[in-house]
Amino acid sequence: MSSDRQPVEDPGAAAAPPPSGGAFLLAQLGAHAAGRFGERVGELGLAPPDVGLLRMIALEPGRSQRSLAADLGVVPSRVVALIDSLEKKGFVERRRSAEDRRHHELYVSEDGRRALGRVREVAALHEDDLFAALDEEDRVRLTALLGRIAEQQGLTPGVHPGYRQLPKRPN
Amino acid sequence: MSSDRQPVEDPGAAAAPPPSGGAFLLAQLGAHAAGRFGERVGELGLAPPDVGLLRMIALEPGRSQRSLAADLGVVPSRVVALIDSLEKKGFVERRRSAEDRRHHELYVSEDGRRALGRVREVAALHEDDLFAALDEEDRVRLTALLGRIAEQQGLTPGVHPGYRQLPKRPN
DNA sequence: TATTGTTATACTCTATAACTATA
DNA sequence: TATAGTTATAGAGTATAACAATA
Repeated sequence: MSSDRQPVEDPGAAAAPPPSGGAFLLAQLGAHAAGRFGERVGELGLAPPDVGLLRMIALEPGRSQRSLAADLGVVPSRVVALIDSLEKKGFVERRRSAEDRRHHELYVSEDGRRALGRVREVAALHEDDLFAALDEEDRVRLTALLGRIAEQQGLTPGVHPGYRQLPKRPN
Repeated sequence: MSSDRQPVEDPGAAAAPPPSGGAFLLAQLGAHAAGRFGERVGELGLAPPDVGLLRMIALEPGRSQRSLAADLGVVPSRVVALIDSLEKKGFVERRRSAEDRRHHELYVSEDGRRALGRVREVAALHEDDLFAALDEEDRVRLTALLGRIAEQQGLTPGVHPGYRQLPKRPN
């Protein structure tokens, strides 16, 4: 470190205290959690968005790409790419609907089901590592507090906001 | 409990329960918080990374791009682009160092300082909205719990992990 | 020769718009 | 004409590598 970095009387400190509020902590920890989870499922050959999609399809087999796009708040062409990747890995199948041949019904394959099983294990490990600082009681308290916020903020359970595009501002 | 359950098929429900753990909630809420904050500061003409940079420079005026890159965990060329944008907006100044003419010393301009003031206001509003579901006591509890996790996880105070690149997995 | 900052380039993510097949 | 999915294309973000100035 440059030992003599101006004997400043720090005019900035007053103007820009480090963000210490709970909102920043929440964003910081959330990004950290998402990043660590991504690394772990990456070792299973899955990207984080893959995991969410896979789960949604497993939960409601046969659903269409359109409905996924709507639930995720994402444009249909994006789902094409996402499903392409999942299909190439052999985790989901597209089947042309018999009733309306415009639709693709989506199904999780046997491999996909196995992958989801491993994801579940990894998620448990992840949570345990992430909350290592807290005992069981505090974990319950924290989850309850977060749950109340999520509900009040109107978040869709199980849907990570990372899918949908942020409104872009001119730079 | 299930006295006479219909022979439901739904093989997926058992295989893929919606993620309900605290880790997912944390990631979900963190992304939500970051997104909302981004919208708000966007109205001030700042992107979220701008805010962090501006704060770091204000806190330690005269620091170099190299040192910022190290603290953020990003490559130096990225800092070039980030500072370019901030300089173009008139929020920071690059000054060629007299002692070592390879360095650019970074300073927050008067406009930048004003912007930081507005950011502080916006951040307070943001936090208040985000935690609307909680009373003051619960907010303190939550922040304490998050702080313990952040410390145990080794997060650098005030540095959002969103700056640094996630290790990419082959897809 | 090593270091700071910069430019050139490429790759990923994600959107918009145009297009095909089906209804 | 309207809808599901796809392809083509563009823009933002971010990295790697080569480079110029300075030490």
